[in-house]
Amino acid sequence: MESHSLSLDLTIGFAKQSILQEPSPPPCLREELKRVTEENMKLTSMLATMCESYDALRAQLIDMIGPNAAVASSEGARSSSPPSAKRKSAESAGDAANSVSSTNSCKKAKEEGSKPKIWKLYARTDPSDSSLVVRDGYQWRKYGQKVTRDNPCPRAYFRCSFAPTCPVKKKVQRSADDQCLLVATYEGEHNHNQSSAAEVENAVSRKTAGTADGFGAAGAPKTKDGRGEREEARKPELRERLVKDMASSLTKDPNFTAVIAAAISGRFFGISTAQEM
DNA sequence: CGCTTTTGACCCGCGC
DNA sequence: GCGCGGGTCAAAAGCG
Repeated sequence: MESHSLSLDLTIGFAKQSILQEPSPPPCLREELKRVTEENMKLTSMLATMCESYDALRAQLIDMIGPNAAVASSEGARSSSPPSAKRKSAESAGDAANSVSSTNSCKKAKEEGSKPKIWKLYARTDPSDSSLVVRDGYQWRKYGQKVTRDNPCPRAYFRCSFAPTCPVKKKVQRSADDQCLLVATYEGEHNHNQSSAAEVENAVSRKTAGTADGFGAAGAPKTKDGRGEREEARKPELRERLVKDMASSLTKDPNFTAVIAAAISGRFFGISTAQEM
């Protein structure tokens, strides 16, 4: 959401810029230009309002569920909560869309403190895309796949391959209810820095090129100890370029623009939509 | 050649 | 104790 708003904002900015750079448009276009500019201004302020609301809601959510819960993913993250319920029923990906479920057993929950953090991340994907890949900025190595009883879709098991000693694991499975929804369950904490911005950039460009795994384990450059080669590359210009890349890749996505348009029109113009955000 | 993915086998915990 | 099911291992295959 955050990045969606950001990219749309940027797009509006770029649009403004390109329109304003037109060399003295004919009078008939001036009115339209003025109208479009006003519309852009309006949209920008709407977005600012939406961002504020989002931040407020997010802060509330974090207050409610605690700092352990991760609210991430550019593709529509939801949340997690402290462990509850029995392991096998809680594991059901069927309740994923309703969020707030945990994977750990009661027993394990009691031992919490020494146990690794567990959280879930939900990502929307193209239903035709059969790969169980959730782009999260880390490098993962798949070590198993299993069809579980409560879900016909296979569950994939990944280890963090970014650093050899990293204890983090993740399980990825499609929701039984919504095949478009990937449920990634993370276990543990990374004992290294996240992939560098450069690698994120690689991921973005690879995604644009149509690669299935944006953070494919085979793709990123590595040093002997398995860390990213360009981990230090966090320069402002790189970030700026990264933001531009992300913005362009997002705005090229017709689904994204449709969702944003629906959201804006639904909220600000009273058009009711059944759009899921 | 080295690394990743695939996949069947095995291990282990849990419920009955 | 037994069976079931989830999680992991490891050999083979695939890929760049």
